[in-house]
Amino acid sequence: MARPLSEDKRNAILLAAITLVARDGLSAATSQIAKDAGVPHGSVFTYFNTKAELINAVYLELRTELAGTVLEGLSDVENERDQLYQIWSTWTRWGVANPCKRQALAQLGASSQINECTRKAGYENATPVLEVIWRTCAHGALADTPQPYIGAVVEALASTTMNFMSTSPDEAEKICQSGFEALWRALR
Amino acid sequence: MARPLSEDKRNAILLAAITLVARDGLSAATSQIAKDAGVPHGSVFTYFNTKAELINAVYLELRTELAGTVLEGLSDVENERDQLYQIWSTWTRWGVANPCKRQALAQLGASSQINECTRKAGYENATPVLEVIWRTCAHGALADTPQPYIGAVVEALASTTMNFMSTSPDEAEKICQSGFEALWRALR
Amino acid sequence: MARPLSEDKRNAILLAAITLVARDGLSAATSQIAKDAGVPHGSVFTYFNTKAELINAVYLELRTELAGTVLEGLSDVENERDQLYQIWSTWTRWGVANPCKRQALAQLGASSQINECTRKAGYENATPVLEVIWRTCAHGALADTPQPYIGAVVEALASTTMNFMSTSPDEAEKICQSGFEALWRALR
Amino acid sequence: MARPLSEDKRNAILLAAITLVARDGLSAATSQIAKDAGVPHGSVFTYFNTKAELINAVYLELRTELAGTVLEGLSDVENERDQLYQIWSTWTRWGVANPCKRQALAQLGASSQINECTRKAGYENATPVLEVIWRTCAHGALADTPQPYIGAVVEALASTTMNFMSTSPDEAEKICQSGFEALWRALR
DNA sequence: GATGAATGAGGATTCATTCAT
DNA sequence: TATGAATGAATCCTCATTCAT
Repeated sequence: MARPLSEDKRNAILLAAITLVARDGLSAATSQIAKDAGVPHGSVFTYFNTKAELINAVYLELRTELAGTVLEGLSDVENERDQLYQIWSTWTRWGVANPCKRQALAQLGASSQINECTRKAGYENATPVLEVIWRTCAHGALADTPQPYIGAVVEALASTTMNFMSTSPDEAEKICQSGFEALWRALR
Repeated sequence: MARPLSEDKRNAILLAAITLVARDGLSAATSQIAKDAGVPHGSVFTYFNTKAELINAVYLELRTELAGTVLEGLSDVENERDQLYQIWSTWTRWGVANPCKRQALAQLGASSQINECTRKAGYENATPVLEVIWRTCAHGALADTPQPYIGAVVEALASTTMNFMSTSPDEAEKICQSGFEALWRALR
Repeated sequence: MARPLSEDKRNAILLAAITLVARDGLSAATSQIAKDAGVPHGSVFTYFNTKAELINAVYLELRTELAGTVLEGLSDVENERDQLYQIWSTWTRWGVANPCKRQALAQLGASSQINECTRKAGYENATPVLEVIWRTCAHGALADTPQPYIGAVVEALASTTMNFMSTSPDEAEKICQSGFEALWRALR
Repeated sequence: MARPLSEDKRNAILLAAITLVARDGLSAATSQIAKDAGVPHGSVFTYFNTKAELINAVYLELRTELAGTVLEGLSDVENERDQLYQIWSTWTRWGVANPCKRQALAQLGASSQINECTRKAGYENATPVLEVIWRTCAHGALADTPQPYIGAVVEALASTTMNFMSTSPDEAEKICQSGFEALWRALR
């Protein structure tokens, strides 16, 4: 039968995993995750068959949340630059507001534990965002490069920008603006 | 003065560590590193007090090698754009030619095991390169942002570019060129 | 509630630890303890978080057993000297009958691994015994000294006496008697 | 040829070993001892063939120093009680003044690493002291017990007393006096 | 399904002793 | 003889996963 499993428990595990992965990377222990989540250790493996599966789920969860957040603020703007700016702004503000999630995502993004399938699913969540980006650079310097490369460039820029915004809260706004300006010029 | 520490052994350990960190990240086992280096496990700790120290040494070694490589090709160009291009070109070619080193550097750069001191030492190796970069963007979009942020942006862009160049050897040259164009526009 | 911790396993570990600590002191290896106890190495750490915790448990276990043994034979005597003698006699006979336990206790008593909390708990087990002792010396040479000092003196004397009783079984009874006589005079 | 070895180095090693054994017991590392002594690690094994030999030497050194100290203050008293008191007083004051040495001696005394031969040599150093003790109890409660037992009893009492004197400096003098009174009564 | 004990391979690190220099 | 690097067995402890309850 489908799922008598508790969505709450699953979420608690994911949440605890995010925090611990942010701090400890992949070496975060499943037993610690369970403890922080307030569930028995065994339950981690009831909800996720293996640690790798949990890790992948964390990654996907974070990308989905990020994509959702960015998409939410997306719709009602016409102008292309404004559209991209809105994405950028929502994205980086999310990163500053959710340091654990941002860090966990950074750790996992670099890890070879995340399989291609998960990565792909993660990107697909953000399709509308990517389309804005691709449209933006349709005639720019990166016009003829593979779209995944462009996506990765934007992500790298966003990631770097969020880190520095977090590190220097006083200059966060300025960094965010400059970062966007650089992005715009790079793509356009 | 008894037997002096063997530079060869130290290098063998570093080299093995680079390869394994590229594959396994921080979870690379010291015993495996020792085995691959052809030295007894205990010797790893003769040359590096702790695994963290080894990891930091690997990071510094890689940054030093990269900086050295890039600096070597630097001197004889006048034009600012050409100068930056030379950096970019040498850098990304090094990354493609040394996939393990590039991957290890990427893994370690994201890790909290690398302490501030090591990072600083790593950056200082590349001072002349950074100066070219800063000069380039002195009047650009990033003019008023902290220099470390600019450095990180360039690095993120280079890192992403190298990865895709490696993944798609056929398009490597094109990706390299486009990446540079994006960089130039972003900074300028 | 899953499988409960097995009292049997815990005891097997404690027992093996006692024997090995008697022989090797604190350098008794947890892996050897596990082997002698017939449990996997990892289980030692299921029952005791750290070696130090195991060691403290061993100490407390031994003090508790000793106190229990001595207390058992305590109640029904009136005369103060007889009461003390009964304590002394039971105590030293226990020590001779349980050489490993006696030796383990001696090793651990001298060790700085046993924390104050454990020591205190150990003493509290023996409160009724200590009260007999303190009553005995209420007007003697040690009347005005701290009670813990008096307790330690009696213990030192008992410990020394047990050792020699074990070493010279033929003279054990004589040593026991003389030791008691010395104790009585010292306290009274 | 006898000893081109440096007496200074040997002493430095012994001294460092005393301090470390006081703190860490038998698990004091030879390399740390060497470091604290300011000599190369290898030299430890030039002066002492094995760690066990060093440990035994430390034990003997301490017993010799203690015996020497006590013997020094011994000669010129007539009265038996005064003689014993002088021993007691010098002994316990030495213990309070030299906490490391006292603790090291206590750790080593309980250890099975100290061989019978060393122990015997240690006792022989103190022969005149022991004779005073034996004379004292020639007609007392312990008259018919083995002399080594008597020696051990006195040592146990002294050891306990020193510990408490150190722990409670304010009451040290009182504890010392009471301890002596107890000793005198026990033996006499 | 829920729980948490059981497991044993594998982790980093230490150490006494040896031996090349 | 003096030095300190070399060695690898041994140490404590962790951990993902399984499975009895």
